[in-house]
Amino acid sequence: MPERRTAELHEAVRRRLEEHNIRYTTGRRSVVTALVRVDGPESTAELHRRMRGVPLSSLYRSLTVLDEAGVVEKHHDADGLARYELAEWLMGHHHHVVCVDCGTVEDVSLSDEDEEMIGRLARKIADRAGYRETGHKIEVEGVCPSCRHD
Amino acid sequence: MPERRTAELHEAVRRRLEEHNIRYTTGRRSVVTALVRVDGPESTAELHRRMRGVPLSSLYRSLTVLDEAGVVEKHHDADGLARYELAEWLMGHHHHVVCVDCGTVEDVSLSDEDEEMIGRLARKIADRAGYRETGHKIEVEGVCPSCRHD
DNA sequence: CACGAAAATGAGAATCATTATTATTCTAGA
DNA sequence: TCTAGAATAATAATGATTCTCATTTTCGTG
Repeated sequence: MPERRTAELHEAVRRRLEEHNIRYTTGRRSVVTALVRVDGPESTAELHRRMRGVPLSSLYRSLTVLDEAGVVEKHHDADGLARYELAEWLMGHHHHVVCVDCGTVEDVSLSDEDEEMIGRLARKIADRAGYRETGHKIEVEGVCPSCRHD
Repeated sequence: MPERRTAELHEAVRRRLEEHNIRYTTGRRSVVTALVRVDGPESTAELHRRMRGVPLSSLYRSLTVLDEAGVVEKHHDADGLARYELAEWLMGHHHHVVCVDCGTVEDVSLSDEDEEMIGRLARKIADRAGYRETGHKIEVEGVCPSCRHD
C-alpha cells in the first residue's frame, strides 16, 4: 500500500469523523492503520495481536465508534466471531472468498460487467421477497492455496 | 407445508441420521418440525420460544447433533447470533434476503439460468484468489415489507 | 498559558450466548 | 426383564463482547 494513498485515506477518515463530531485520535488511527495492511476482514483477536500495547477494551470501543461512523464494516465468520474491514467507500466494492478450512477471508474485485450482473440478480432476489434492496454481496466458500493439497 | 411432504422429510432425516448411527428421537424430531414451519434461518432464541417446555441446553445439543449430521445448517446474523435452517439437500438451493431494519431472513429461489450465472461468477471469484470453490451464496440486504414505510 | 468542560482511555467487572459437565432417564437389543 | 450405551436436563463454566467508572487527554475560551 503506497504511503501517499494511506495518507489520503487517513485524511478521508478524519473528514468523515469530523462530520460526526468524533475525534480522530491516535488510538483510532492505529486501528485504521492495522486494517489498511490486511486484504480481508480481520478478527478482533488478530487485530489485538498486531497492535501490541493496545488494551482489548479500547480496541473494541474504537471499532464500535468507527463502525457507527461508517469507517469500518463488521462481519461475522463461521464461528460467529466479529471481523472488521475498512468500509466500501474507502476500499471499493468487492466480494469475499472464505477458506472452509482455516477461516481466512480474502477480498476479490470483479469487472464492471460482472458487477452489473450481480446487481441485477440481487435486485431480482429482493424484488421477489418484496424488499427494497440496499446492498448485496457474494460469499464464496473454498479451500485456500495453503490449505489445499491435491 | 403439506403433511405428506413433512412425513417424507422426517423419513429422509431419519435415514440420514441412521447412516451416522444417531437416533431420531422426539426431541430432535421436534426441532426439525419447528424448522419446517419457518421460511428462513431462525434464531435459537426464537426456536426456544416456539418449543415450549424444551430446555435450552437440549435445544442447543439437538441443533449441534443435527448440524454435524448435515440435517441443518448454521448461520450467523448481523449481531453474530446463531441462526439455523434445514440443509439445502432437504429444502433445495436458495438465497437469503436480510432486512437491515428488523433482521429477519427470508429464503428466495432463482431460475436455473440465474443460478448458473451465479455459479459461474462464484467460480470466477474463487479462481481469482486461487481457491478451489466448494460453495457460494448471495446475501442480499434490504428493507422488508413490514419495515418499509415509503 | 491556564482553566474548565467534554471526550477519550484503561482496567476491570458484568453480560449473555454458547458449550461442557454430570447425574439421571430412556432405548435397543440380548 | 436386564444391561450397556445413548440421550436428556439441570446446572456450571467459558469466552467474546459490552459496560462502568475513575483517570487522562483534548479543545475552546478568557
